[in-house]
Amino acid sequence: MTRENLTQSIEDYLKVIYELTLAEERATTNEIAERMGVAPASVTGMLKRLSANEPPLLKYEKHRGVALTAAGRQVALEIIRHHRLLELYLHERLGYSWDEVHEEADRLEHVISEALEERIAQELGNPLQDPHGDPIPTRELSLPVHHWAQLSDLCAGQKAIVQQVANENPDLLRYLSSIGLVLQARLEVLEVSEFDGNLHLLIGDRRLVLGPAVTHQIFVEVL
Amino acid sequence: MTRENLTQSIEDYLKVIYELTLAEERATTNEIAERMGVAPASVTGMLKRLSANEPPLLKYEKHRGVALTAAGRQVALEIIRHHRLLELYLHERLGYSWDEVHEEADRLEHVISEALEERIAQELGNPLQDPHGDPIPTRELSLPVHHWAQLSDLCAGQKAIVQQVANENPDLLRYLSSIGLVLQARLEVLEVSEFDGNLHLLIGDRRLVLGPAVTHQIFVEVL
DNA sequence: AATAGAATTTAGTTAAGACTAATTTTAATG
DNA sequence: CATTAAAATTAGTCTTAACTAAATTCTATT
Repeated sequence: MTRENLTQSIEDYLKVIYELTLAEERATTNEIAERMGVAPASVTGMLKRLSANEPPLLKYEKHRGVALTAAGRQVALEIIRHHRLLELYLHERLGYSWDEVHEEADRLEHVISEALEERIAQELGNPLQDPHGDPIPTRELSLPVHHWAQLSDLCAGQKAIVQQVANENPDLLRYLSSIGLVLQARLEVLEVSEFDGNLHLLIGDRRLVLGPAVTHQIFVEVL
Repeated sequence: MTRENLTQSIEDYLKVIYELTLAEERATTNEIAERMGVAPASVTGMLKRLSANEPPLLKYEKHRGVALTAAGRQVALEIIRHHRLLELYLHERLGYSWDEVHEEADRLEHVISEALEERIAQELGNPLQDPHGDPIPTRELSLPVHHWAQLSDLCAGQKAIVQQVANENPDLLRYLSSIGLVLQARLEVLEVSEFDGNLHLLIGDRRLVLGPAVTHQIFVEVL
């Protein structure tokens, strides 16, 4: 719809800004630059262009960061829908593991037509989660909201089922698979280390310890 | 392999030049410009760059057109393999008709990894023909050579089976489907018009007439 | 309130890859 | 073999999206 004339680069900026503004109200130039692997000065230039676009895709005020406009959010969600549908398709139909899907989907997301998006969605039965448990925006671009707990918030004795791993790092994902921490895995918190926030977990019959850098990014359904 | 650093645009030039040099020894600037939908001056610039590349992708002499080097042909065949595998995949697994596959594959061909190429090929059983009957280069980039006849060369009374339609025009392809002229269709030449080269054909129980502009691009196995 | 240091923006450059207009080369014809 | 039309090339411009270096603005702290 709103997505003609947009370059891959623009789509990437919007996607990154969308992700950054989930946590904070506005995204800063330096944050964006770091995520995109680009110099801050390049980001400033792009922010100006996108906020001067008709319709504006960003609300930008010098020195105070940016937020998406409705039009910008629309585009970002469209790309995220492409990305997550592709990830799931690669996983379900072409034998990709959850650590391999991200990189491939990152390139494909910009070039598939709406028609292909739709056929993939149909083929997969209009799924709601990608292989990492991330929610897939619907055709109307609404996002199902989950009320899952951060694994890092659990207390000793609680049991839970893994629902989402919000990190695309292939090495981490491979490691998690190797210890049995995959979607729908059942786990129990044995102990919470007071000072470093480490969690001692039982997964299957394996005991292991995970630090907060990791447990912050894992979401679970508490039983 | 040789395909790092190459932009989509470069890949498109090489593909077009490959196709043009199937018919003639060398491709001319204007031919390339027309196929690419680009001004001739733009082509000259690109030809210079690609022939100055290390390794050179083109043999280019001012005013006498270009041919691919071995390296250039390698790249072109790699892209064509992507394109045709994607066309077949879209057709077989995602419900695309033969007139819809080309446009989508034209964008996807530049971004799929070698890993995805390989999985698609495996999933399809290392196929040798795309939905139009065009040969798919093998993993080693060799092309199966067929000894099919041009439909335009047949004489009255001959019977044949359609093997290839070397034209991507969606309107033509839809028309051909509508008259039953699809891959593996059986047909008989009833009559050849002497002056205009029109062919009167029997396909199924339908009689129809096709001009040489079309019958030149259809290849058949004579029975 | 002054100021150091961090964050951001400005200014100016670069490379691709397109364009147009003008020029040059080649090929065909009388 | 001179002329001309077609084909190709050159020259110069534009846009996108990056870069570096320099300048500016903000923020936190004394």
